[in-house]
Amino acid sequence: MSQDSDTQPARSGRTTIRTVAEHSGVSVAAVSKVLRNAYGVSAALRARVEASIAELDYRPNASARGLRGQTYTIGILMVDIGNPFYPDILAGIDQGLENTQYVPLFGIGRGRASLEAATLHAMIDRQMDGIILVGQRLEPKVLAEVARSMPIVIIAHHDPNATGFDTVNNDDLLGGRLVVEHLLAQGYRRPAMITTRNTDMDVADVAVRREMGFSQAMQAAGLGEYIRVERAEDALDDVTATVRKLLTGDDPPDALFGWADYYALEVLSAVRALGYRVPEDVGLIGYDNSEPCAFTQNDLTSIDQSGREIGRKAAQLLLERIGGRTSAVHFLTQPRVVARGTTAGRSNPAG
Amino acid sequence: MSQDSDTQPARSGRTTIRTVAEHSGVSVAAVSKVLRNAYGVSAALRARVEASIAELDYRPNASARGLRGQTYTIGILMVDIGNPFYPDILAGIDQGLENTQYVPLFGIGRGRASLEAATLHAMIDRQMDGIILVGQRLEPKVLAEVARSMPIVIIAHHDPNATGFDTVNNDDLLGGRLVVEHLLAQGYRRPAMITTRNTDMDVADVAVRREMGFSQAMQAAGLGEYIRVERAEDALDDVTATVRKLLTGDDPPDALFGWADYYALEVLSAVRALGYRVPEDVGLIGYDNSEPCAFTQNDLTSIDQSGREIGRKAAQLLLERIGGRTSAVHFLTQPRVVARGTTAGRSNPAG
DNA sequence: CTGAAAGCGCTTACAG
DNA sequence: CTGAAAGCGCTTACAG
Repeated sequence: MSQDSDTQPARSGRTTIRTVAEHSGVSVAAVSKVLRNAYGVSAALRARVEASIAELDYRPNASARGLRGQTYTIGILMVDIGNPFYPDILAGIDQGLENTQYVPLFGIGRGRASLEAATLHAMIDRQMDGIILVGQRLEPKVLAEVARSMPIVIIAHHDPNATGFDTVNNDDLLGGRLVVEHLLAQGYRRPAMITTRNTDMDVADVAVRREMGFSQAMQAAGLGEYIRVERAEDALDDVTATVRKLLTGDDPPDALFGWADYYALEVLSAVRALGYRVPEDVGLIGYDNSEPCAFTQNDLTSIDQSGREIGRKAAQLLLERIGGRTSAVHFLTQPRVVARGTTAGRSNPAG
Repeated sequence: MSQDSDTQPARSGRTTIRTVAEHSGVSVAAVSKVLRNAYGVSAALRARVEASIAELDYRPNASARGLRGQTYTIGILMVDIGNPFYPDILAGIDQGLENTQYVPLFGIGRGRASLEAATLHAMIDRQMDGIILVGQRLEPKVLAEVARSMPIVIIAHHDPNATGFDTVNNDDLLGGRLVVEHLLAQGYRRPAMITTRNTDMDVADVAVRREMGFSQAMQAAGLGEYIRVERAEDALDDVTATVRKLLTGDDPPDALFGWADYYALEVLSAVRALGYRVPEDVGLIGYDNSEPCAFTQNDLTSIDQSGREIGRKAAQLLLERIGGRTSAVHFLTQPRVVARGTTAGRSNPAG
């Protein structure tokens, strides 16, 4: 409100670091230090500059900052959108970035690997300070190369020996085992898994790890001969065809494990469309414990993998890498069963 | 693969516009023109430069470009994530940006207005070339100010008289009317609407428009005295409490309109949790015709609003604004009913 | 059509 | 602790 500024306004109409320097009567370099919270500025100078920044409503140009220093931008590259599990992860990432200058901006691969790679490169071109990949499907070579040049943390990709980047995951192997143990405890005797085709069939893949855990537990329970894992595209029609094949075949399963919630909800749709009752004819369990599981029409048992903690940890690790850490960290959260109606048991357990 | 480059590599290890200029034996300015598809370069020069770019695998630094020209970045600011309607819109935006240099990067407000405003400013600080707002909840003053300084297109916000930005919407007023007409045609006699509290109660709001259409059609059908619109937070527990209040009150509704699919699915959960059958005891209709509507356990009737077309149009309009258009365009898509099981009719229509 | 020079708004050494 | 100068990698006028 005060009118007592007799310094000249900067020539252009825009408020730049120079406007602030002139307004507060210090050098441009001094203002820069205040912006970056760099040491070597007196409290008095800092106070003066901060007052000018507030009065002028100055905001630094991120492009200019990025040309020499950082952009204070974190890229979050998600393979797709619409997976009900993502909101938890994002909430965690936001929490991990709280009280920092870093802003998360998102890229969405929409299920296409080429789009995902293009978006990753766009993030690099934009000088982002670090990138969190959520469920990536990049070529290992591309990934390794990118990780060499910038801080990378990967969620939902197991690579415990990787040295160039950090990973944050749920213990999917254990989660897969918990699925079988829960189903057997509920009286089911013939569990089968139905999983996405959308994987590179590598042990790094979370779906593959869950499958391994599933198979291990089946073996351990003496059901090694019954292990059935069917694959279907993510689309409802293919899931339905695959469920039909399973349930109308010889010695059909009495319980199904959908590899993730979004997928298990399609399985639920398919099972009911085919005229089977859940859980009386067929039990069903998902993975993620995302919000729709709790809806009455779904009432879906699922494995909780602490998405919020995963997101928070990933942000924390990325900030550490940006801060200079070069050794790799690989973090796992513990899965746990959240039992609901879809695994309440068969009508005739002896069947 | 050729080893015949006798030009000096640029001093630093990085490939810059200068490296390309030296490699192809032209000026830096000439390379810049090729990058921007600017006119005034011969085909021969262009070919030479493009060959160098390919050979060197050069990618321009977007921060540096942004300092003088454009960043070729489009910001997409979404109020939240997890709304099943968004994938359609994003697919449309991607389609609209195809074959351009523009890359969409997303900001997510996660339902908090302060986070939304902060992310918007972060996009401006990063010199984005234009911004598409999806379901914004900003203060009109902030919005007008931002629109003055950069190209803005808004999805899901009606402001047909706005001159500073474009809008792309479904005709929500008509959609609200279609809801009532469909319910009455299916034999329901007491429709009520249940809608979010998460609105500023302005006619610009899509939920408010749908409500207006709903009320208008009720009036037109001679049901003006029965118009009931209940409000509940987006959370399942509040929706459930509100549904209970509606269905256990005097002269309870025999059909419910949930303002959007994500919300109608919560209503479905609530209705069934309270022991009512859908559609026999209560009919239910949503809005968006998003993917989960087709799931058997939901089988939710909904209003399709052509999300893909909305996204495509928004991208097209934004590119036009970036290209220089200053007049405002306000585009509407036509809603249509997609009938499913949740409005199949009452068991006792005379009731 | 082509290029040399200035400049965008910051940060980074380097002096003082 | 503070500041003057160089420079990041582009684009933009402006000459030729």
